[in-house]
Parts: sequence; C-alpha cells; structure tokens
Amino acid sequence: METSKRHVGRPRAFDADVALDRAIEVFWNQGYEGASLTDLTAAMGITRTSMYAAFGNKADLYALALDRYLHRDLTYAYDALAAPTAHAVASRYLHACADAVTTPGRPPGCFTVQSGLVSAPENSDISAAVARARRAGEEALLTRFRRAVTDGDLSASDNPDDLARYVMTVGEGLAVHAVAGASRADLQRVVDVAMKAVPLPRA
Amino acid sequence: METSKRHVGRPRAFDADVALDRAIEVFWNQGYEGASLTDLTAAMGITRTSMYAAFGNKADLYALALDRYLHRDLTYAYDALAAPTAHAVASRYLHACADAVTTPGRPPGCFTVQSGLVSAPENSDISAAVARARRAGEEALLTRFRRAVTDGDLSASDNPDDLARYVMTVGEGLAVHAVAGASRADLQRVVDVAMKAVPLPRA
DNA sequence: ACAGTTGTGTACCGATCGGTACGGAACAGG
DNA sequence: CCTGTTCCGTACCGATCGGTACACAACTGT
Repeated sequence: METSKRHVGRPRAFDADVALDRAIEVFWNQGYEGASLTDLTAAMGITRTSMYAAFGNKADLYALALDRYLHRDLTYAYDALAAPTAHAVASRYLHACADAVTTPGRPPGCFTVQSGLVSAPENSDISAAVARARRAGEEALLTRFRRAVTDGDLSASDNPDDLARYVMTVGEGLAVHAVAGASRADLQRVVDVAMKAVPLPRA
Repeated sequence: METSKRHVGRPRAFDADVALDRAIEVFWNQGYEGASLTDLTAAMGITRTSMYAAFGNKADLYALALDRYLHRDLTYAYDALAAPTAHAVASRYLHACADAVTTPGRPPGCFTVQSGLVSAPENSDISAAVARARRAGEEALLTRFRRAVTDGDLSASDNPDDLARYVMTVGEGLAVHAVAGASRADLQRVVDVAMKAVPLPRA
C-alpha cells in the first residue's frame, strides 16, 4: 500500500483503493456469497487476474474491504467516544449511526450487518471476523461508559454493560431498518426516542 | 398441505412440515445464497428430486419456509398486540423478541434478518418478500399504537409512528446482537433499558 | 538494446451450482 | 393380477462458481 516505494515492473493500471471501494459496495448490496467474482471484478473495473494478483482471493478481498470500511466509514463511532458524557457519547454515536446507514449514494444499512451476519460453513471465518469487529466496538463503548461512572456523569446503578449493549443494539437495529426503506429523518426520530432510555448526566 | 385428501399413488416417505423446519434452520444459519441445495436436502433428509416435487424450486422452498416461520415462530409478535396498553404491548413484544432470538436449540437471531436482508440481484424477490413482511409487522404495531392514542393510554404528543419504528428497530437490533453471541439474560436487560424510552400509560 | 520484473487479458480448469430425465418402487382402484 | 398415479434414487444437464496457466505488454535498471 506504500506509494513511495520505487516501482519495478509494469505499473498497475487501476487504483487499488477505489477498486476496494467498489468491492465494498458489491459485498454490501449482495452479501458475501451473493457477490460473485464476476460481479466484483465488473464493478471494480478490473479482470479476475488483476484482482487475484492485487488482493489474494475472494476471502482476502473481503477482509481488506472490511478493514477499509472499519477504518474509513466507522470513524464516526470512535469520534463519538470523545464526547464529554455518556449521554453525549450515546447521542452522538446513534445520530451518526442513523446518518451512516442512510448515506445518499451508498447502499442503505451497514456493510458488516449485510455482508457478514451469516455465511456458509466453509466461509465461517468471514462472519467470525465481522462478529469480532462488532464485539470490539461494544468493548470500546463499554470502557467509555465505565469511565463515565468514575467521572461521575453516569450513576453506578446505571449498569454500563447493559447501557453499552443497548446502544449497540439500537445502532444495529437502525442498520436493519434502513434496509427496509426507512428514511434518514425517520431514523433520526427513532434515535430521539431511543435516547430517552439513556440517563442524563447528574446535575 | 391437506392430510384429509384420499391419497393415490406412492405415499410420501417424509413429513413435509418437519422437512420445511429443517430447511428453515439451514437458511437461517447460512443465508439464502449460502444454503445450497445439497445442504438443504441433506438437512431435510430427502433427495433433490423429492424436494423439487414437493416444494417447487429453491425460491419456492424459501417462500414456504418464510411463510411457515412467520406463522409459527412470530406469533408472539401478534400476541403482544393484545396487551392492554401501548407500554404493555411494547414490553411484551420486546421481551418475547429477546427470548425468540435466543431460543435454545434454534439458531440465534431472526430467520428473516439472517436469510433475507440482502441477496444477489437475480434473487432480489427473496429480500423483497422479507422486507414486505417486516413492513407489515411495523404497520400492525403502528395501528395498535394509534389505537392507544384514542384509547388514551398514549399521549398524542408521543408520535405513534416514531414509537412503532423505535420498537421495531430495537427488535431487529436484538436479532443482530444475538448472532454476535449475546445471551438471553443480556438481551432481556437490554429490553429493560429500552423500555425506559416507551412512555408509561397516563395515570 | 537487453534482461528482469510485474501487471494485463484470454482462455481455461475442476468443482459446485440449481435443476431435471428417467426408470423403478409403492400405493389405490378395478 | 393389471393400470394409473405418485414418489424415490441415480445419474446427469448446462451454467456458473472461485481460481489459475500462459503469453504478452509495460515498466526499471544496466
């Protein structure tokens, strides 16, 4: 991925990152097994050979797509952790979530939910990798909420585990609901409702 | 599906309903495209020929599986509508939901979410049928909440549309979260948190 | 100019996909 | 018994699956 390295041999005729973005979109819309190599390479604008040379195989391509998605489209999740209180973290995260799953020009919902929730047994490492990423997100939210308890803006009686799981659950629900056709405005109002369950910082 | 009809010809050597249940499980675990006919018929305990004779083709089999799932495993959703207040409806629905997505001996999550969220373009009628079913569920919840407004147990300022979408969203989130490995107890506590956002009936 | 290296395009591989042809097995009615 | 009907099992179909062999094109270094 280093572009500074002096290149020897025939130069690549495509941009690996934009090709990966196209692949993300196909996996997102059609799921892992629903996305054939023909579909993928057609969308990426490259031949099968180039794809295998550049990315390995289908599973590797998916792993790279997942990685790129997490680091580029899910930054809002980690940005939200910087909010001053647990309430603000949850609010910022969920509102950003509602926006993300209804971003114009992108498939509705969440790449990880649509492409990695289930898979045939021979591709179980796909869904396992996605489950791991999801769990990591919940862990991050949980440690943030635990800090909120020591910070004092969250009461100890408001179980941080339950709250983290709740916020993640709503976020995942938003993703599913977006696929069913809910609009961005609809989901923002859903988040407004959902936030009533998150305790406000103590005065 | 009538068993009363006098039968002529060689009798069927398997029970169509239990075969359908096995098919549901395979679709549930592996998704529509991830479930091959070999997987399906092996789990159903019948040959390909018998499957085609009895159910049509793969898409027909899925449609029948979806129908059976909706009428057999999602009855709790419609039962919940009978609760006396909007709050009770939401509570009963979500708690039943948490149980349903963590039923021992069945795959975690929800058949419709796992098998019908996305599909290859040539199978788009699959995800379309599932989306339709989901929308019907939300409609039912919405009309129930509207009645709650006229009944007086829900304030008109508590938008029934938003509330119905919220409850559906949480339910769908529970399904996704169950796949990630959340336990039944975990999800029940998530529902307890979620219910704080649903207004209690006015005194 | 030439060798060495790497990407591209075509054409193809075996395996598996969903789906079916066909012959025999198991029943009901005569 | 025989005929008609329906189901079962094997063996197979063309199409598509993920993946690759190989010849050639495009670059760098000498």
